[in-house]
Amino acid sequence: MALRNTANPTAAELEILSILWRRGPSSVRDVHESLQNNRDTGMTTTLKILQLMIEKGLVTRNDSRPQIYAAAIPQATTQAGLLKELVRKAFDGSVRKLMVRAVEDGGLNGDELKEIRKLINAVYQKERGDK
Amino acid sequence: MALRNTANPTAAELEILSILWRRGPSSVRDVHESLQNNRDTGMTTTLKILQLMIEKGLVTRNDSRPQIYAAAIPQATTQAGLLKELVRKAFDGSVRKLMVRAVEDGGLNGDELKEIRKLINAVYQKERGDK
DNA sequence: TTCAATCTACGAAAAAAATCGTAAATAAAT
DNA sequence: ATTTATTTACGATTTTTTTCGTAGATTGAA
Repeated sequence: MALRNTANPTAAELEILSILWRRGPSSVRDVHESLQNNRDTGMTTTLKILQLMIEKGLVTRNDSRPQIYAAAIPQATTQAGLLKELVRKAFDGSVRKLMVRAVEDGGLNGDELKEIRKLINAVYQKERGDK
Repeated sequence: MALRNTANPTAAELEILSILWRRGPSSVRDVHESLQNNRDTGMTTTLKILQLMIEKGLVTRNDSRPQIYAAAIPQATTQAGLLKELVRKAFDGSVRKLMVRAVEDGGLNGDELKEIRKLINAVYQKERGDK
């Protein structure tokens, strides 16, 4: 059985996961072709990484369709893990500091700022309610 | 002369930069001792990474005090670069998506939420003014 | 069924990053 | 000035990640 994996995916693994999240379950060929937008590697490279990802429990293969690979971990979970790692390593463990940097340097437009403000208000209300 | 460096620092380099940002200019010994809170490596390892960082232009040595190393790039710049990379690789290039995840999973308390909302309002006003 | 095309397994090489050991250079102490 | 301790240079090794080549398996067409 695959080990539980607490470590975040590597760069190449993340790139493949992103494709699987966007496309849904896909063949090696499809994943590989999407990858070629960014890089220029052989098909066996893509396959090899997928095989390693199976061992790590990052992707699965359906027994009835063995040539189709699917992401085994949710995008939101992975995003949260990567975010947490970045906060720890580059923002002194403070999500607040990261948010400040993102707001100041992120180039968000007015609508986006309003959307986030709305979300903050919602979380804030929930926070007050829980207390 | 050191090449301009567009790539983000590696994990070990970032850890050393964080120490230098926090402590200010420091000796190898000091950096190394701070590092031992997290890892258990030899002193020459720390030195070697610092030497590589000099070549990359990430740290500098003062000629009059050659044994003192200082960060050569600002923390804010590095944070912005790492944030941008994460957004590109894990959030479909959308800062907004990253912010949403951070607000929802970040475990921010009420005061922090208020602070960020305030910051958003300020940026929003500025945005409207510039338009 | 047979042959051609495609897909898969897997060892190994290449590349990137981190670690260390030894010896030379420098600084400090006596 | 000599000796001792500390710092530095740097090649080499180890570890992690990425890449590839080849051979075997599977699928699909004729």
